[in-house]
Amino acid sequence: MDAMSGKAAGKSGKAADNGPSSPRGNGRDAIMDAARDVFAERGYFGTSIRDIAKRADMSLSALYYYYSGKAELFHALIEDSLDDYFRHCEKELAQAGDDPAARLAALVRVTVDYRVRRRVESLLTLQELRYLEPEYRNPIIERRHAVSGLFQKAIDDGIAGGVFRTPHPDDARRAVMAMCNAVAQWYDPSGDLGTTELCDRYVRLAFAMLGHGETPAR
Amino acid sequence: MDAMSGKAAGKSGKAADNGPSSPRGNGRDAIMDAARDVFAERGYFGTSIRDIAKRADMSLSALYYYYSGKAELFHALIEDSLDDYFRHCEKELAQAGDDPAARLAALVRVTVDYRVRRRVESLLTLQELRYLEPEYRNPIIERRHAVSGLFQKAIDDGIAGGVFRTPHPDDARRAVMAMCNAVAQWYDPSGDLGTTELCDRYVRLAFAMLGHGETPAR
DNA sequence: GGCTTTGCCGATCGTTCGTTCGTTCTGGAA
DNA sequence: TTCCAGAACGAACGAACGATCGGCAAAGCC
Repeated sequence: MDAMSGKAAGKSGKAADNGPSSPRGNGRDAIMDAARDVFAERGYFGTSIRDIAKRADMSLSALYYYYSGKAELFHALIEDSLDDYFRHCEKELAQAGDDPAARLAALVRVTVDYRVRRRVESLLTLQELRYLEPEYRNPIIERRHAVSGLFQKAIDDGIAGGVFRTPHPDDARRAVMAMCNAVAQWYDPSGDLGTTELCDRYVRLAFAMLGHGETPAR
Repeated sequence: MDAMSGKAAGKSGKAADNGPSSPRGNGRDAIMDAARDVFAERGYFGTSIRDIAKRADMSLSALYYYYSGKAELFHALIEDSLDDYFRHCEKELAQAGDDPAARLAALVRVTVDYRVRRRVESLLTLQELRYLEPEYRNPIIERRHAVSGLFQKAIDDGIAGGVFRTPHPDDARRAVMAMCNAVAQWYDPSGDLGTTELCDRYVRLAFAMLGHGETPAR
């Protein structure tokens, strides 16, 4: 629960007064949306804050009014999305109860669903986070490490309880997480494959790797 | 031949005291080695060719003597490594013969082994290739696509032959490849886990996902 | 000894980068 | 009406960027 805690704040302060589609007042969101697109296209170093400002139809200085710089803007983007992930994790894990298999299934489902719902931020976190300045990066890495711990515990508990059967729980965990994370790289939102079906398939693949339901005989 | 080649002995600072023997002639390799390191650390856009030249103990212009620019240098780096991968693929597939399971196992083994042997270039190809200019990038993407085809064919043939048993061969292929590729992200060359053992484990995981050896009964 | 090629250097070009600064506009509060 | 904080602007900063150029010492060939 340590690194799991985020800043569930969301929209803070700044009253909800905004008039009808006024050019003023929605600057923060406009910048964030533009940043998401441009960072996703060109990566952290490949993106100039001028590109972001241009995409948001604002001046370069407006960006500095809301964010202290490029790094903080990028950090805010992925932290927002990570908060979302952890919220869903906690909710689904609570519903799953104590059964290790149910918990592992919930983790797979939440992760795959998140990689689809927040595809762009997922790719940024998975591929560009390492270029962020350490003071921004390290706390995020810690939070991600907590997720590994959740997967690992579900697997280890499942093995202890006899419901999973694999000689190398660490490798299994890495394989399961890798396959879930990779969804962000190929999933096509305009395709036929729905999220629910996709999650079902990945739970089945994960269970297969973990030897779930195998006969203990040998 | 491989990563052993490098910046030899010449620790000479500036051009003045150049010893008679070594510093000449190994420029190309020195630049390539430096490029590998710096690109791996900072990514494509995050790396300046000045950094590379500095790391190689050469001038900026020397880099342009051997390569036409940043893009070509990066391209040469990953194409070199990709050639290596394909060579190993062809060799092991030839040894595997026609059996789909043997072919799939060979592909998993070759891929995992490659991700370990050429860890740095693997990460560059997997994460930074997309930032390379299209005229350099597209041919490489095509070659990588061919690998997907090899995995897919082995899986499909295995299903047709009754040796594999999965309702979603595409998802299985993506999962298998994702888990193999991810090895480059966590493998620690200084750790205890040897490559052979690692490959064995991943073949077993892949077979588990593909339902290899399951009883058809239900 | 002359001539050409190879391997590399320092200086510099024009551009773009992240960031800062001073200024202006607007909508309410006093 | 005055005042002010919030929101946004254009111009400019020094540094770093990728790329180009002319030059030059050593080595190889005749």
